Amino acid sequence: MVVIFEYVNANERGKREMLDIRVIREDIKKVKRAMLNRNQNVNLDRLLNLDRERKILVSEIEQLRFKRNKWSEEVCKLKRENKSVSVDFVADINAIKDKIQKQNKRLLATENQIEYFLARIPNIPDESVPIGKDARDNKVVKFVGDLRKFSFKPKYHWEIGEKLDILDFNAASKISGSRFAVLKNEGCDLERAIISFFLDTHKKKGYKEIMTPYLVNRASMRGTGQLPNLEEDLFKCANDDLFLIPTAEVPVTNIHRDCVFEESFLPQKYVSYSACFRREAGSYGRDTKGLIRNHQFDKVELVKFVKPETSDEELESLVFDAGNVLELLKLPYRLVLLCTGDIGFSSSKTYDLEIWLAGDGTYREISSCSNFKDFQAKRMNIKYLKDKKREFVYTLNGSGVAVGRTFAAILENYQQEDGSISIPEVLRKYTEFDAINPKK
RNA sequence: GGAGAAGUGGCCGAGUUGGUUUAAGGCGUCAGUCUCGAAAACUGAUAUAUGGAAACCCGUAUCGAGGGUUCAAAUCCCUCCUUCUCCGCCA
Repeated sequence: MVVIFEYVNANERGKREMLDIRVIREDIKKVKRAMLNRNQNVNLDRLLNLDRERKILVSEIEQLRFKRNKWSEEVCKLKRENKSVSVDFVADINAIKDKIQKQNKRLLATENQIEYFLARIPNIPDESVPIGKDARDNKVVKFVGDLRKFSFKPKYHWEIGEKLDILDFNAASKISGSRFAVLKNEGCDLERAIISFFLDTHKKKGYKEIMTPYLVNRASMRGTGQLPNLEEDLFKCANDDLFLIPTAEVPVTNIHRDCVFEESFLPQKYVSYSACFRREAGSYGRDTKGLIRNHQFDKVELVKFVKPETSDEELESLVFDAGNVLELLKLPYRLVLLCTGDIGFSSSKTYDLEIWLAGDGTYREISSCSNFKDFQAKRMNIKYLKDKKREFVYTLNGSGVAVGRTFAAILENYQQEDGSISIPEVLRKYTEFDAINPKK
């Protein structure tokens, strides 16, 4: 690894700024427009006032400290020359000390408020992102693959899975609750086959496989932008201030938190399989059946660290790599460019890949590929050396792709009239069977 | 879980009776001299962030993190984090 060193600078760590406040200072109109397009209500004028207040306080405190340091040197000299220090002199220094302390308290309060604001300001959408209110304003870019014509009425994947005895939702709800799945028999083989197929395919394209913990600390969640806004959607450990990861994006991207790379290290591409955990708060009653919106699901994630000037192409190739596995599986999908009102908090531009579910008759998100630009890098303090200067890297990630939903799509798109499932060609070397047949 | 040790610049490593240390020294890196070129040798430079300044430069902060004591903290006190060693438990 060409990481040249890790930061140990307390100052930077403490004053890490989210969306760089300079952007807001210098181009307030742009930021205001961006927030409007995102339907976000942030009081940016208040933030700017706080920023001005902070600047004044800092310079005041620095001047006071300068004075104190000088006087302190005086004391040192006098002592060395064995001269006594006058009581008045000490009193004067103490007065300065009090002043510093007082202003410091004000500064701390101001900085806390600024940090509170900044941590909650989402990324600025890219120019190419369509302006829109919600998912209905997303743009379908293209359809890939042909929808199969059925000679019978296709079933839902949970019906097929339970009948084949490869899915068991009753067992899952008994041991854990709703929104969980138990895989059985060939279902387990299929799940592992999908995972292996995804990993192998992406590794051939230069992604490095990495396996990371499923529990991460608060700093990691802040780094990729899950915190502070999305805490409600995370599973949290009661005694340890640790969170279950909602995606491998979190641990994988945070691997390089507080790092500076040589330029030659970029682009750096990772592929990681992990289980993912989401509370799905606020989605009660939606997609309660099957594998679509579970609290725990498997996913293969792609993460990239790149130079800023290449990030547009890197997003396109990320989308291509994600779509590629679906095409190899011969699963039809459509590519959607999310509008300003629908992109995630940290993202600047996002494409969703939506898989066709024949039984359900709908397209469902199976991958979300985003360019975060320097938004996450600023939160995580990830830089690279460009002409000996430190610049923030750009980060991107996307599912490559969600395993559970792929499982569901295979069941619904590859189902046969007799209730069996034919296994997609590319998976057969992993499953070592061609079909899953009903038990007798 | 119990007991102990440690955390200093890109790396190694001094400094812990508080104040000429603006963090010694070495390695590495960069530039120069030398050379056809390189190595070696020699000379010099070499942390980060931030504020002011066109620039020279000046200020502030940072020795794992956060507090405290003091005129003054790498150094003393408290809390936390991480790593290592031993014991216990455990797949």
